[in-house]
Amino acid sequence: MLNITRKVEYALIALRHMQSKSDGKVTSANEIAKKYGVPRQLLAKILQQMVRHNILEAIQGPTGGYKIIANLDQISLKDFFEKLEGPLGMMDCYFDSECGQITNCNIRLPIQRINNNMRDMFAQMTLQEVTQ
Amino acid sequence: MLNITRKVEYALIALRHMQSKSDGKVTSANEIAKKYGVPRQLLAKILQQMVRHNILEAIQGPTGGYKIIANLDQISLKDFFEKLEGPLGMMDCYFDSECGQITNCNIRLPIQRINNNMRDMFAQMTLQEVTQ
DNA sequence: TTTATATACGATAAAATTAGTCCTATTTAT
DNA sequence: ATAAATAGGACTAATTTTATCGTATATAAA
Repeated sequence: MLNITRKVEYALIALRHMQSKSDGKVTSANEIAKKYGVPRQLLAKILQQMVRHNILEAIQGPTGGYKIIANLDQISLKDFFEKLEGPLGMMDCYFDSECGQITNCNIRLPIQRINNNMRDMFAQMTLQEVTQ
Repeated sequence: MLNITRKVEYALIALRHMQSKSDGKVTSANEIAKKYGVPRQLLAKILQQMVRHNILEAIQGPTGGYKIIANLDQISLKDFFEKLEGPLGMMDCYFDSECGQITNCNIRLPIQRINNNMRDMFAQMTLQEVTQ
């Protein structure tokens, strides 16, 4: 319960690896996959997702790869998680109108409190401070 | 990602329901299951789990049921979650010695930072303040 | 201009976790 | 005795997470 997913793990591994390189240099999915023993295709998709969210830039062709273009200081962990995994701690009952018990439900507020605290906490941590 | 489980939800529903009763009175699993549309057998197991952890007391036989015996002020959300679901945000790599990449791993610290913050936060919230 | 090595991404499969059910035993008030 | 409750092991179903497959496209370099 409340575990970081592999997706996030692989994304962090990739970011840290890229951070350790000099500025212009790119890193291929293969390079990371090999070095850290991570599934290549899966990793590639995660990197592509980060490209779509303007965290990375991709250079195609052989000698291509990825590099960090975002300022990691300005990305909260909350945003990062949500870019990769969608809304944090979102309650099903907001969408799922099948919950016929909604009039009886006595825990919407409690769960909201828990989730709000969690979101606030991750909103205050930056990607930079975590990966540095 | 980072969602509260049904188990925890059902436990919170039960606690809130019991809190709204006068002190001596017990509540059966059935009563809660019906009122909130929750699976009875599953709920019963969760209640039994809370009995084992001295949060509830069980009274057997017909007219039996459960009541709160713990001081919810003194139970942190961290403890509560861990009683129900086991250790929070524990990294597999601590146990799973199959991770041959451990010498290369560059995210143990980052993940530890994230998990420590999360655990600290839940350690500071009490069951009482969430369910009140 | 061919080849090799990248990214891009939809579709699907496999694995793991979470959620729920079934069944039987035991307790106890009526 | 009976009925209504807790107790709990074994199992099944559903969902989510993780990983793979297959194909298209880009491009540097021989």
